Amino acid sequence: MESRYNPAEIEEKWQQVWAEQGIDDTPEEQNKPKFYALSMFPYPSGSLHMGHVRNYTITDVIARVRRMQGYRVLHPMGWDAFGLPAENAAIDRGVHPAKWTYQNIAQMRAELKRLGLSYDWKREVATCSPDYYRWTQWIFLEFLKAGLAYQKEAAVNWDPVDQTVLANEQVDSEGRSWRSGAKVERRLLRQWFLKITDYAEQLLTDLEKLDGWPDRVKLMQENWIGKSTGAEVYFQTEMGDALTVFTTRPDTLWGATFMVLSPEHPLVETLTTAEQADQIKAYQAEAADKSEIDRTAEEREKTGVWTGSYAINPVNDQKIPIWIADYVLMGYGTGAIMAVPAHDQRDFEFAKTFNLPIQVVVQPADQPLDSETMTAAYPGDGAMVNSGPLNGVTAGKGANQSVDVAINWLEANGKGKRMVNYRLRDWLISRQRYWGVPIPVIHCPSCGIVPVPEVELPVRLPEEVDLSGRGASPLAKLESWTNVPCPSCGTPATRETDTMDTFIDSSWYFLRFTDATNEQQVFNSAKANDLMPVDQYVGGIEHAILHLLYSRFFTKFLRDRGLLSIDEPFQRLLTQGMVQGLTYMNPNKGGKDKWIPSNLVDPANPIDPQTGEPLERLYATMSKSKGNGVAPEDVLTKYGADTARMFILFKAPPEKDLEWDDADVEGQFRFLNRVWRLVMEFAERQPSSGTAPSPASVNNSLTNAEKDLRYAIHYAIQQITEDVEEGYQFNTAVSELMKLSNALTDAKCKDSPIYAEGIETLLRLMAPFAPHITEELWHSLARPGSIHQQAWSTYDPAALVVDEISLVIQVNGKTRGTIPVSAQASKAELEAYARESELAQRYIADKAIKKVIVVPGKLVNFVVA
RNA sequence: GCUGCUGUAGCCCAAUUGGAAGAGGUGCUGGUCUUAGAAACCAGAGGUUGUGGGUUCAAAUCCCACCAGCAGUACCA
Repeated sequence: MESRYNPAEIEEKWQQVWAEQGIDDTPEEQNKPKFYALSMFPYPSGSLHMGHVRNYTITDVIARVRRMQGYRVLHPMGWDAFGLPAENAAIDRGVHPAKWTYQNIAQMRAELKRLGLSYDWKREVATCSPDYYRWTQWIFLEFLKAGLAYQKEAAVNWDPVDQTVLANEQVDSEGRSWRSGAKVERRLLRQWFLKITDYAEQLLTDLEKLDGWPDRVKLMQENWIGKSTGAEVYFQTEMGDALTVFTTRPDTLWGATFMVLSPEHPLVETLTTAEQADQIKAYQAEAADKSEIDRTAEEREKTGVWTGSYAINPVNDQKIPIWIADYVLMGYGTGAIMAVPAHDQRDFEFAKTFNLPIQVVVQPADQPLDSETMTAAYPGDGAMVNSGPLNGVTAGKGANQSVDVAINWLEANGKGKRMVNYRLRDWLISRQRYWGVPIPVIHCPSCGIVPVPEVELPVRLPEEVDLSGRGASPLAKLESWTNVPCPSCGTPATRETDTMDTFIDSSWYFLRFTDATNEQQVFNSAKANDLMPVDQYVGGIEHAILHLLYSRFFTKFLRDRGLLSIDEPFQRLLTQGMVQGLTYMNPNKGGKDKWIPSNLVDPANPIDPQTGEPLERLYATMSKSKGNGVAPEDVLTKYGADTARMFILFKAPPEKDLEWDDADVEGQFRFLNRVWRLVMEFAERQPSSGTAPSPASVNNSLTNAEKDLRYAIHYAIQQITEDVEEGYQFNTAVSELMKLSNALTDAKCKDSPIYAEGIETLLRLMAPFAPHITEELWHSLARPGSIHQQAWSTYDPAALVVDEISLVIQVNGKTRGTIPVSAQASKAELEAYARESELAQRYIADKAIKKVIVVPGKLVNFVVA
C-alpha cells in the first residue's frame, strides 16, 4: 500500500470538485421535502475563531445528513457586516469601513471554504451591501406605514468625549464608555423606535409553539417580556393632579399608606413644596448620577425624600404622603407606585426606614399579623380585613378571590381598570454612527417626516466621509448628503442622519436567503413560505434574547403585512457551548495581568515568565485577553479540516462547553489514519465489483463471524441515525463510528460481502462528519458518484436479532453472575432457567424465596429472607 | 438573594431513561516491532457515580436536604 493519508492534498481537491459540480446548491425538486439548516451568520471581524468552527460544523453535519436522507436542503451563509468595529478601524487606522469589512469577508470566506462546509454560496448575502440594505430600508418603511416606527425623546447613554450615543452593551459595569473611558451620561434625545411592545403578548404566547427550543432560552425570553397582570388605579394628588399607578395587588389598596414616585417622574416638580425643594433636587441629582449598577446594588438601604405633598387614596379617601425614591423605576409601569408596606417587602423596608405607617389588610388564618411587631412584609394568603367592600374575601388571584373582586369594584366605581403590563420596552434603533443602514426618511419643515419613495431606495451611504471619531454623527456633518428637496413638496429638507441598530439587519436575513438575488422584492413570498421556517437554527446562547426576539418580531410583523404565512422563524434551536482553551493564571496577580498567554508558558513547567511563580491551569473561554486561543488556521494546516471537525464533534455534546485538547486532536487524526488504512487495504484486495449482498439473500447462510459483523454494522446505523436525528449527540455518533471501524479491523471475514457492506456503510455514515476523506476513499473503491449524493443507510431489523443473551442473576438486588439463555425464552422459562442455575442454587441454598422479579431480556432477581 | 444547568476512572465523556457502573477517546503502565526512539499494533491497571437521607426487589438515574462549579437575572410594583 503506497498512499498515505494526506489531508492537505485531498481536501483542496474535493472542495474544488464540489464547487464545480455545485453539489451543495439548493435543489429545486418540489417532490422532495425541504430542510432549512442555518447557523447564525458571523460578524466579519477578521478571521474565524473556534466558536465559529464549532457552530458551522454542527450545522453542516445536520445539513449533510438531511441531504443524504433525500431532503432538498437550504444551507446558506452570509455576513452581519455593519457595525462599530469597522468604523473604529477607520478611526484608528484610516481604512475605509467598507474596504476593511470586505477584506475581512474575503479572508473568512476562504477559511470557511477550507473547512469543507456545504454552503450554497450562490445565496451569500452581506448586510452592508446596497443590494441587501435596500430591503432593510424597505422593511423600515413598512414599519413606518404600519405606524410601528416612530420618534420620541428617550434617555440614552451619551459619551461626552466621543460625542455619541452608545448602546447599553457598550457601557461597562462602572458606567464608562468602552472606547473613551468617559463616564457615560443619561441624556434625553429624539430617537427612532420600533413598537415591539405591540407584539409582546404574541411573542410570549407563541413561545409555547417552540418545542424545539431549549427551555432556558424560552424562560429567558419570558422573563425579558415580563408580563404581569393587575390593574391601573387612578389616584389624585391633594391639588387635583391625576396620578395613575400600576399594581398587581389592587386588593391591597386599602393598605396603601404612602406613594412613591420615581425621581424622574414628570409630576415631581409640581408636587414638591418649597420646604422640600432643596432635598428633592439633591436626591434627583444624586439618582441621575448613579449608574444602573449603583442603583441596583445588592442589599442597598432604602433611600428617598418626601415631596411635601399628599395624594388621596381613591378607595377610602385617606390622605397619604408622596415620596420619591430610586427603587421605583421610571421605565416600568407608570413610574409611580402605591406603597403597601404590610404586604410588600420593599415598601416595608421603606416604611421602616422612614417611620411610615403600616396597615394590615390580609390576615393569615393561623398567626394574626400585628403592624406594630411584624418584621417583614406578608405577601401570602389569608382573609381581607380593613378593606371596606373586600372584607372577608379570600386573598388570592383566583376567580372570586380578592384581586378579581378588587378589580371589578374599581371598574364599577370608575377608579381603575384591569391592566396587563410588560417589562418589554420599545426597541431603540437609532445610532449616530456611519457604518449602518441609513434610516430612509427626510425631515421637511412643512411636511414633517417624509419617507423616501420606494423607487429611490436604497438610500446609499456616502463613501466620502470624515471618520475622525470626534464630534457628531459623521453623516450629520456631510451637508452635501443631508440637504435634499422634500420628495413631497420640493422645499429644501434634510435627510435623517441616524443609522439603524445592526440587530435590524440580522432580524430578517434568514428570509432573504430563501430568495437572495431578487432585485424586485424583499423576497418572493411563495419562495419564503416554501423554505421557511428554518428547521434547525444553531448559534450561541448569547443571542438568547435580543437577536432571537427581534427575529420573531420581524417574522410576525411581515406576516401581518401579508408577506409570510408563518408565525415563527426558527422551528428548532440548538445553542452550542463555548470553546475553552488551556489557560494559565497567576493567582498572585490581579486584573487582566493574572492571565499568562500560553505561548509564553512551558506546559511541562508552568511558571510566570516574569516572576517565576507557579501558575494554575484551567480551561476558560478562548479570548485575546487571556491568550488562550487556538487559531483554526493552524489546526487546518497541521491536521486538515476533517480532523478538526471530528474532534469538535467528538469532544463534547454540542450544547456543552468544549475543552480544546491537543492530545485529543491527535487522537482524531489517528482515527482518520486508521480508517484510511482500513479502507485502502480493502480497496487493494477487493474483487472488481464488491457490491454488498441484498438483505434478502443473507442471514441464514451467514457464518457466525459474518453474523457478528452484520450485527455491528446495523447496530451502528441504528445508533448513529438516532444520534444525528434526535438529540444531535454527535459525540456518541463519532464513538459509534469508531466502534464500527474497530469491528471491521477485528473482523474474521474480510473476504465476505458483509465486510464490503461494512466498509461502505462506515464511509456513508462518516461522510457528514469527515466529508473529504470519505469522498477520497469512496473513489478509491471505484464507487460511482459522490459519496455525498449516496442515500443514508437504513438498518435491517433482522440483523439486530440475536439468538442468545446473558441473563443477569440477582439475589436481593445484588448481581451474582450471568447465565446464557435463548433470546426468545418466555418469562416463565427465564425464571425456570434461573432457578435451576447453579449460581442461584449457590446463593439461595435453602432460604425461602419471597419474591421473584423477571425482566425479560435482562435479569431475574430472587428476593429471599 | 432568586432561577436554571452540571457533578461518573488522572482528564474529556457514555450508560437502552429504574435493571451487570463503561461505549469511545486521551493520559498512564507493560508488551510486540526497532540498534534506540517515534509511529503503529496488542494487553493491562484505574471507582464509595459530589455529600447525607428517602422511595424501590433493584438508584448514576426518581424525591428531599446540603456542598461545589458554571450561566442567567436582580428593587419589575
